[in-house]
Amino acid sequence: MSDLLRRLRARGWRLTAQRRVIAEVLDGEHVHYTADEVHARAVELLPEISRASVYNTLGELVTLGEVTEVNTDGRVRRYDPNAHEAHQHLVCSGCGAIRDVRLTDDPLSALPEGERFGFQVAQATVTYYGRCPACVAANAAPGPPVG
Amino acid sequence: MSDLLRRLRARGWRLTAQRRVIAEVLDGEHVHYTADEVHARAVELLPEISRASVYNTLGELVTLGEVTEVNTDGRVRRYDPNAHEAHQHLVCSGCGAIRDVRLTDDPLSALPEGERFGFQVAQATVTYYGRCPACVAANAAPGPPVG
DNA sequence: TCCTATATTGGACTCAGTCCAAGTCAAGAC
DNA sequence: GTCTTGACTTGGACTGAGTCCAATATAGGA
Ligand SMILES: [Mn+2]
Ligand SMILES: [Mn+2]
Ligand SMILES: [Zn+2]
Ligand SMILES: [Zn+2]
Repeated sequence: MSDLLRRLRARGWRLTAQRRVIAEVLDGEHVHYTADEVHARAVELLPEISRASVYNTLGELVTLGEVTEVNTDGRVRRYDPNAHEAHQHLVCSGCGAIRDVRLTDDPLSALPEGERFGFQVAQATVTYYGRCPACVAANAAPGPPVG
Repeated sequence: MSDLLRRLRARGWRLTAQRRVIAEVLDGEHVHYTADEVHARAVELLPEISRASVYNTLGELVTLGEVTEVNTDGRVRRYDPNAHEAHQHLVCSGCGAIRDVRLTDDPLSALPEGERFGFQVAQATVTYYGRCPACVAANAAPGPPVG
């Protein structure tokens, strides 16, 4: 059983076939699937699993902090199982490819006190946009940007 | 006539009543409206303006670089007329309030060469999340996060 | 094995955004 | 000022991600 399933059981989750399958789909590293991509892969393992269960489970995993929601294109939400290691994302504006990146400095330290306006600042997300080697080579047309 | 309208005319745009009204709505500083908010405000000035025209015009302004699309909640796109001054955003996770912030260092410099994976990195967006003074005082329930 | 709170399901629904064919009109030509 | 025309606008249909719900199924403790 995966670490994730073990932690969920410790939290009192019922280990249903649907949840096992979703955990298995999310098991890879550096994976950033949309809910429908998770569903498509889950269906291969458990044909009768519903979209609603995928949305339910992903939402619960986000609430528990086991999965992070990321949105790199301003359109679709993606689900990142690499939630226990702080990291940021590098996105290809040609093909949409996403890479995890680690920064040298905590991005919070780049926000001066005078720019905090009394907020209790808790978190920062940084997304880098550029062209991946394949898209630079292919000189592909840029896709929709959106930060 | 606003600077924006002058620039649009120089680019060969027809200055229709709809475009004038949208430019007027976007005229304020530090404004981050959704398309439907722009439409609601535009209707006050020109009751017959359509949603389609608002979407068309906002899309064109984004293409021209006169307006920046931002998405701070993973749901709705917002339109930022402050496109000529590089800045980042500070978002209240309680009430959704958005503030412009300026950083001391270019965020691109925080991404080490070894973390670029051959990408031609062109741009970075940074979003800070926290509680605004009003929400800290009210101890309001946190809204949906999403980076 | 039984019980039931918890989980799953299909389908209806919402809401942001896109698309389109038909009608309108800004602005240059005269 | 009028004409002309291609750019612009419009309502409404459509898409696709995400939410909601009442009916059904089941995990797991008793
Ligand atoms: Mn990631
Ligand atoms: Mn802004
Ligand atoms: Zn690429
Ligand atoms: Zn607030």
